[in-house]
Amino acid sequence: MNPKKSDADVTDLALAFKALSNPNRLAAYLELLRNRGASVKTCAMQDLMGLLKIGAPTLSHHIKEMVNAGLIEVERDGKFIRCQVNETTRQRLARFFAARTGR
Amino acid sequence: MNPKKSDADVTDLALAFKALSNPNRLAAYLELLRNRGASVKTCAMQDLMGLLKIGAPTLSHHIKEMVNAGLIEVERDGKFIRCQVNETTRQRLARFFAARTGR
DNA sequence: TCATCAATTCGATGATTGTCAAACTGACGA
DNA sequence: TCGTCAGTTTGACAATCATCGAATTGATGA
Repeated sequence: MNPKKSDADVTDLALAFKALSNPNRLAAYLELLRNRGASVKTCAMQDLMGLLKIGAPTLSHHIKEMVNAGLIEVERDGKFIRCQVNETTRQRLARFFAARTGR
Repeated sequence: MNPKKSDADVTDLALAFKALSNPNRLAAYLELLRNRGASVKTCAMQDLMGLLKIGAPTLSHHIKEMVNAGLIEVERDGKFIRCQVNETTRQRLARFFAARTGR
């Protein structure tokens, strides 16, 4: 009955790292990182399926997990989906590994 | 038979993230991050066992996995071990999440 | 309306993981 | 030398995971 306030943070971070621990998910996330800021940030499932030699059901599952971990955001566009990196989480992760000078 | 040069990187990163995906390992790593640069960077297994409600065999296993993932380094000191963050990997992970401005 | 296409859901399966208790190793101090 | 203490190894087991094929949903265009 005594969850320190940092426990939630650790749990969240662990979830994000778990999502990145699978090579296929990591490759997908990396692709989205690369597309970040590009004008054409279209990443439908099919784009990612080109990279990863896995079936659609599996990729769909992976995407859901990355959304759930707060790593990416998904937008519907008719038949398609559009994925992009969640900037808030990205920055949080960057801060986690940053040198703790001062703080 | 065509592993692109970036494949090894992705595999390595995935290994590091997998190591951080377990809440207990993540908490241990976080503790080592905090101790980074402190003059007394002593982190023996017992120090970590105070934080994590797990047994010695489990922690030993986790430490081995973090070493294997390149996240930390372990030094022997008689009966004790001394753990610390692997700076090279830490920086690599920081760069991974850094905004890709220019590069 | 109907066939097609992108994506999702479901159910199953083999593989990996986290944890423990018990036994072991090696260093230390009495 | 012997008991103790820090950490490791081993073997086991339940839980979680990655992936697949099959069936489903919902949008699109003919």
